[in-house]
Amino acid sequence: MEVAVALFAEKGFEGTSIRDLAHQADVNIAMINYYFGSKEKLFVSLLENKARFMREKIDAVQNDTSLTEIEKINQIIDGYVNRFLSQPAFHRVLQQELLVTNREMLHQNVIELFTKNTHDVVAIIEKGIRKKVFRKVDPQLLFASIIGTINQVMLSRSMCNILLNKDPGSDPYQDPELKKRITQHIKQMVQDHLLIQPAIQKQK
Amino acid sequence: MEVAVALFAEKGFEGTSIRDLAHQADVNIAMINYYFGSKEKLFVSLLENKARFMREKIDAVQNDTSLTEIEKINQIIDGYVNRFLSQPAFHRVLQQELLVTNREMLHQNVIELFTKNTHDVVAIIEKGIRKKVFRKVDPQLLFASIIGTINQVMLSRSMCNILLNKDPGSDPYQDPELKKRITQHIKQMVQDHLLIQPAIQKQK
DNA sequence: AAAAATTAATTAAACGTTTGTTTAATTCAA
DNA sequence: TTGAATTAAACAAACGTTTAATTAATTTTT
Repeated sequence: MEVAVALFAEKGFEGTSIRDLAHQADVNIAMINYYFGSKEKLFVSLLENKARFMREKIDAVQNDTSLTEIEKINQIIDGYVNRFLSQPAFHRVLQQELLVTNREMLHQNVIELFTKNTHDVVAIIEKGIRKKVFRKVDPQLLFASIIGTINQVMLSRSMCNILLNKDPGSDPYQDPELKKRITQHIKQMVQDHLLIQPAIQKQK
Repeated sequence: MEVAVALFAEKGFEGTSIRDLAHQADVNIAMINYYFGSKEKLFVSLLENKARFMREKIDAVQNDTSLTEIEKINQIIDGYVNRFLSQPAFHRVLQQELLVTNREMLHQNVIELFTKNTHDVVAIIEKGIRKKVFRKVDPQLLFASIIGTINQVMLSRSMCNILLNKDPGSDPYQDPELKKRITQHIKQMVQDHLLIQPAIQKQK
């Protein structure tokens, strides 16, 4: 299954052959169908296995009445950046399946992973707006901006290296500084956008 | 070639067969290799054909000294939203090729499309910071946020419908309101983040 | 201007691989 | 002795590509 994530991420679902997968995982070709049933079911297993994902975090944040809305948003940003950057390969698999609408069943499976998260985060933003601690922003698109920023950075190693002026060969996702940097940027941007009295920028 | 964009967008490069493509385009299977040489070269042709893309816009904006930095950024946002949303299928093809690192030649081809744009926009933001009309933001990641927001919305029809609470069956990209909405959100967010004295929000 | 010769466009069929999956035999463990 | 795990081999189907034959268009020669 580790091999599957790596290969699907690199070559896509159609681009990955059972033979290649079996060889790299050092198992017989027939074993994959023996245990998973089919290539497609292997993919679904993979989703189910890794899918707990963001849920717990957001549930916990939502029910914590001691947190202000902006604190909730900040914690959610932390959560997303952590989860996404810790598993770049798996993340890439998900993104691919969102882009390719061909295999409808897999596509829907992945979408369901995100649906509830989306609505919950949007609800938090909307609540902040009603309580007048947030500006009247576009909650849905702000959510898109948060996730979209992370996704953009995670699109591909080489793309990320170009964006950040890193060595073409290096692996930017291994750099622990990147997590901090992304988190900080998104938080700052979201705050500037949301808060009615924008926090005064600290000058170093 | 129209058929190719549509199919690659829907099924991905590996997922699209020459046979399916030829059938839908109502030409003989052999014609594709006769005119393009191979499936891969067809893809490259497709890129070259559609690739002029953002360049002119950004070049023009960059050399226009009558524009303030924030006006430049706003025009660039207009440009991106227009280009991306006008050709959702082609955009999806590009995104896929960024995600899949397997076919290195195609991958590099697509990346080159974006490289110059990236650096130019980042340079504009950096100039604004030096001139102290912008806050000390993270220029690279702010660019990622701009593009990433659009990409996030364009990921898939069903995903977009869920995000925006639209009918599951509808095509959100056909809605002319969406362009305006995205443009407005990104501009506002970027302004709030960039400008030292944030514009006073107009209350309707 | 017509006929012949040459080149280009188009076709159906076949090529050799590779694909995901299955089978039937074998090894291993309980 | 029984059932599960593992294997190599074979399966049909689909893949991208090529071939060789045919039709259409163009150029050259009469």
